[in-house]
Amino acid sequence: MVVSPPDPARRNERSRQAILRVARELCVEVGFHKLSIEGIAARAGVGKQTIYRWWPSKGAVRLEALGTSIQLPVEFPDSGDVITDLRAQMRGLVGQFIRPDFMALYTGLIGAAQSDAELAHTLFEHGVKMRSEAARRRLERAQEDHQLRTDVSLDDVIELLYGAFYYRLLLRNRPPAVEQVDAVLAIAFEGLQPRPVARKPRRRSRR
Amino acid sequence: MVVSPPDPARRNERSRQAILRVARELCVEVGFHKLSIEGIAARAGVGKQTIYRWWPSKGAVRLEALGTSIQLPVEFPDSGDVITDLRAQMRGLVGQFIRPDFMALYTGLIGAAQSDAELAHTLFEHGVKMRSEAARRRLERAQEDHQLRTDVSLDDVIELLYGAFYYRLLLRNRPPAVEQVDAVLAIAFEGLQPRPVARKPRRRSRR
Amino acid sequence: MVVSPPDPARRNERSRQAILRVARELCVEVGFHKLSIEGIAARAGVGKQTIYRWWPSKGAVRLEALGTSIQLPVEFPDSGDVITDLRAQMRGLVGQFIRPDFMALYTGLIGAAQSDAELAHTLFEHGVKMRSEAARRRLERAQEDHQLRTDVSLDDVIELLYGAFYYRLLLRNRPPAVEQVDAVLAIAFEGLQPRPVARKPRRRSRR
Amino acid sequence: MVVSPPDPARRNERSRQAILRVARELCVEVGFHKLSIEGIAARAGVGKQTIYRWWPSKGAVRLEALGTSIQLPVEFPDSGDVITDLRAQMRGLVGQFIRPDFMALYTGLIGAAQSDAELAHTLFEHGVKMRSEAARRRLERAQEDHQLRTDVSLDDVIELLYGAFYYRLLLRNRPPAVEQVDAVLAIAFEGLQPRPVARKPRRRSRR
DNA sequence: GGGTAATCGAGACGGTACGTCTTGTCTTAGG
DNA sequence: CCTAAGACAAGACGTACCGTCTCGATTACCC
Repeated sequence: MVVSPPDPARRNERSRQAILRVARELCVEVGFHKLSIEGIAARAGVGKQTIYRWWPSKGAVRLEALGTSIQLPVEFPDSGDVITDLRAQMRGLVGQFIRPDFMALYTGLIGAAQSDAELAHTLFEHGVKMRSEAARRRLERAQEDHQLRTDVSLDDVIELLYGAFYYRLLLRNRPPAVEQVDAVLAIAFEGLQPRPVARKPRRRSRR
Repeated sequence: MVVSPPDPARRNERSRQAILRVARELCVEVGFHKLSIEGIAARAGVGKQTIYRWWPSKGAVRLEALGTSIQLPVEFPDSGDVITDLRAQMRGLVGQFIRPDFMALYTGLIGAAQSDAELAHTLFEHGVKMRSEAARRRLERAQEDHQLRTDVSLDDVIELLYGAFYYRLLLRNRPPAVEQVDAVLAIAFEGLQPRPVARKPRRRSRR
Repeated sequence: MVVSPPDPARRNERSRQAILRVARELCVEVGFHKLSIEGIAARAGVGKQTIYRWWPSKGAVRLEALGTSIQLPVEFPDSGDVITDLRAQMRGLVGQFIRPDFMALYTGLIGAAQSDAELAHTLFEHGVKMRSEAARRRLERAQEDHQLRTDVSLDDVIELLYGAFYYRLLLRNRPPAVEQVDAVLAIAFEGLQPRPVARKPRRRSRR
Repeated sequence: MVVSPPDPARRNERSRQAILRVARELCVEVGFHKLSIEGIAARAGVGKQTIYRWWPSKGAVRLEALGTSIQLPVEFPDSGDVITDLRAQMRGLVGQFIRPDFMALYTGLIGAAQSDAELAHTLFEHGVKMRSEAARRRLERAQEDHQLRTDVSLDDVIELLYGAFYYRLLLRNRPPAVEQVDAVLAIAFEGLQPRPVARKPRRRSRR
């Protein structure tokens, strides 16, 4: 028994748009984790089967629905100074993070992705990868320009730079803030070691 | 009408232990998001009411259940060298992160916390705060010992250092790895700026 | 292992009274079939065990509770005329039957007895038997007085006379009514055969 | 907000049959009062919602389930002699009453009806009314044929004639028996007054 | 009158069933 | 053949009671 996949050409665009629109609306109204296929179908005037036919999982609907409203900055400016450019891009990113509606939706998605491998994959592919690749390209140019050490893995660098924002966003110790951008860049570029003076390790006499 | 809370003195410790143990087992067997009160009660030989009596929500059961199995390193060694100590502690942390069972449970909890404010709060208070405060204390000593810049916010430092691991853990681009510890420390302490040579900014003509 | 039965001498009369009183109250307030041991104990300020200690089943509590409020006429008048006496007694009985509270309680009890053999037995022994034996005694005297055929089983007679009221009470085609008493007695004593005229059976051709 | 009732045309007949069949089976196996929606759904391989969708209450399921197995005689023979016909019909009825399985189900239903007004109504409409109307028609013909007094209410007669069987059935003093039919008819048609001899009321001095 | 044993109120316990909700599949009509 | 509609099997939800059990705290009897 072969199950033929649905033919995309026959897809009803009206239904598709209605589904995505309603998903976004309900996400705001009832909260991300209470979003149900049932509710979307009912409000959108669409059969549940129509949703199941075109999206592989609930997470996928939500991802696409919200993907259409998530517009994170992707491209980097290139002023010639990598720190300036990173600062600009990160401020844009954090500026999104701190919008309450965005924060709710984005953390909800990442949360759901923790128990939905496919959603996690799609979320990363469509929501994070582009930005991290853009960052990578910018950092490579910075290395060429001798604005960045060449003995570090750029992936490690990206994770370090952006991890701090996700830490706050997801662990909720305190919300991300635009000022964090400067702190992160200051630490990451200048390093944590005491700057000017010679450092004399203290004598420890423990215990 | 006042509803009196149950009297903890009358609590059946056998049941409590069984519930937490079974919750941990099922979390590994069927996955975090499929954990059900029903399933726990059945396997633990316990009435559902006994669970509802002592825990306010499903998240709370899961949190406590898993809290008992999450044994992340808290205290820092203090060898006199802050980098050495951070490396040791972080390796312990990442060593836990990469255990498949731990990863499943921990990411599941953090995921659930994204749509459960109380769970998020408890999770942070009991699961993250102690470690970040221990880190803070170690970093303060490092500042006293002139091993660390004093012009940075230690909270920012902690978020930067640990954020990288959470980034990988939760965004799932690639799993955390022990080697990441050295990379993070190398970047964070030495800084990203090119080390020895003079840097001559390139002339950009683009755009 | 011998389980000694509870010692009635030590029974707390206050509790007993409270239980029965509350059972009666709740029966009126929430209805017979929603009466719960839990509810009685709570309202009466009594431990559930105290109820279970002294009554073998839920039906038994209800029976005793309601037995205290069911006061059907037992003894027969004896005016010398059996029909007069039956009429008086039956009117008293039906007068109870049509009281809404009594009807609710009594039909509830009989209903519950249909799936509780012990309750059925106790209900009959305490609630019906006395009256049917009193009726039997009156009917025996009527036979001695030549007011009643002697070639009939008095048990059959009693069932016939009272069955009509229970029919209405339990099948609920229409509620029992005092006028029914006269109709029943008229039919039962005079018989259904046409009275004065000779009867000539019709010639049937049907079927 | 209008809740549209389910559309009977879409009903799954397989499920309906399975539910009714299993209800009948379980009623015999575990007893009427232990019949549970949960148990029926499980054994019938049916979702509980499917039961709740089509039947308004537990009593309704039981009623329909058992209605399919209750086949009491309805139509009366008409031999020309009303007593003969009543005897035949009543013997058929009592013959059912004394079947243990029927007795269990029927008394269970009537018992449940005592605390479920709707069930009581349906039970009477579907289970009793037809027979009493058939009886009424036969009795009307008997009046036309001068085999029955015309100065009595036929409803009263029916209640009297059948009440005796329900009395035994529900009050459980003793089970109904076929011999009861003859006794009832003898009493009801011939009357309770002493037959041949003149009756001389005794002189009572009491009161 | 003091000791002791049973009863008391309270309520936690393991369970069963309730009636509701949601999930993902299946079925039916209509276009 | 896709669509809207919605019935279906499955099963978790949180609640209500069941009847048993364990607590201290009276309470009533016996010494």
